[in-house]
Amino acid sequence: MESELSYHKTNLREKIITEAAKIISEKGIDSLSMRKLSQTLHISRTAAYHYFKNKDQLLQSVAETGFQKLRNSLISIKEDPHLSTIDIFKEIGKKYIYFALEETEFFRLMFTISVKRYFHFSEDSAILKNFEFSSEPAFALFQDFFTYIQLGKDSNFFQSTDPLLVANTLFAFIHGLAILAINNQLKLTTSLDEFLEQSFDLFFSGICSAKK
Amino acid sequence: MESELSYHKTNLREKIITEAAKIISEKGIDSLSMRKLSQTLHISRTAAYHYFKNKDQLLQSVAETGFQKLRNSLISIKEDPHLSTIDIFKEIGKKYIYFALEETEFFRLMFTISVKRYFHFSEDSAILKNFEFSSEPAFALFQDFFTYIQLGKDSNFFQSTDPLLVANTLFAFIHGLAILAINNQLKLTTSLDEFLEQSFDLFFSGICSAKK
DNA sequence: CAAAGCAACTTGACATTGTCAAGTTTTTGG
DNA sequence: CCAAAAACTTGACAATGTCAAGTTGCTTTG
Repeated sequence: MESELSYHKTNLREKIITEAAKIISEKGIDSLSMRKLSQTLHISRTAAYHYFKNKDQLLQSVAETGFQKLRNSLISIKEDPHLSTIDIFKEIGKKYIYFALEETEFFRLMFTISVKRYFHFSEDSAILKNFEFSSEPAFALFQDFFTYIQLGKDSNFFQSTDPLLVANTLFAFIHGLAILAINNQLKLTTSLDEFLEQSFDLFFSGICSAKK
Repeated sequence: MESELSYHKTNLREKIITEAAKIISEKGIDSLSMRKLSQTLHISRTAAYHYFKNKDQLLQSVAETGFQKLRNSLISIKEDPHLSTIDIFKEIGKKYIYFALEETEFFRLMFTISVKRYFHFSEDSAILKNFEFSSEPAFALFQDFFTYIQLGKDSNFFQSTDPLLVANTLFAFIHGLAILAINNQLKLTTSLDEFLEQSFDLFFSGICSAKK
């Protein structure tokens, strides 16, 4: 029988991740400590260490659920049949940015902790070791972008012949907007939605009137 | 007389900021503690608290020096007379991104701590209070972008009639590239420099062949 | 020129935190 | 049923941020 007093809990690993995610989302990442987390779960201070090597590894796992959530919300878009190619990309961008705004703490975590693991500071310099984007959940997200773009590519929607170039460029733009939006570092004169619409149009149609 | 043993130091505030910046830059933000910082400066643990309310406020000040450094490196570009408008923007973008790559820890700090101050977590929700971008050193950076763009605008370089829209869009793109670059989340098949060249071209000329 | 007051620091103290090592309890496979 | 492994707990420790209460040195005023 499972109860708050029982010794063994079922699915404790998942419960830890879920509760950590809840705390981060509600009170911010700085409010998450291993000890307080254990208290709300009615387990001992170090119980989580049976499932995660350390706090960073837990955060890593929490971040992964974030990527899944984000991907799920993006995947739903392509289901909609009466959207033009350009509208699809606009929708993707907006969903991405609104996710960042609604799950700000989560979003920040996703793009810091998922990177940390791969960097190691030696005595006096930062060393990049064995970085493999493709093993990352973030890469699945990138893959989604890439797939969408290949669809657009098939219908001759994109200028460039290189879908990878387009994917990187588009991803950078959307991610940049998201970051600036959550930092409140966009200088807006209209509503965010209106701005995004205009900014996307500018992005897709080309910002510059001079030709090479 | 100033010495390591003297009670009163001259310019201690600046020395604290400089040393903190050095530690962050060399060993990463996680390695910076108020106590170790004091040790290397040969002051007591809490001496810094005379100049900074808390650690965050110190980091805030450190971040500001980062923005100044970045701005200085960007400002040097417009001096160069034989650069076309498009080349100027490419150079700005590259300098921005290479700054992020060279001063990664610093760059991350700049775009997290400068924001933190304005957010406050109440019991169950995040509240944005009195956010005023214009008082931020980050805004000076944005102003630089804006000024450059107005120059381009005067020479009919940009499509849009709204320079603010262009500034936000361009800023987002460049910042997004910088973040993905330092996160190693760009999927590159060429050198970074080559990729950036292509990505900028794509960005300026327009990513999409369909017209509205 | 002494006293007073303020600025610039130090020392002591405390709560919080991450995490290791060593134990205890429960489950499970033979 | 029993041993071994899995799932947890307790105790302990060092590191950290930071407050409160001192101490030291400089400066200004009576």
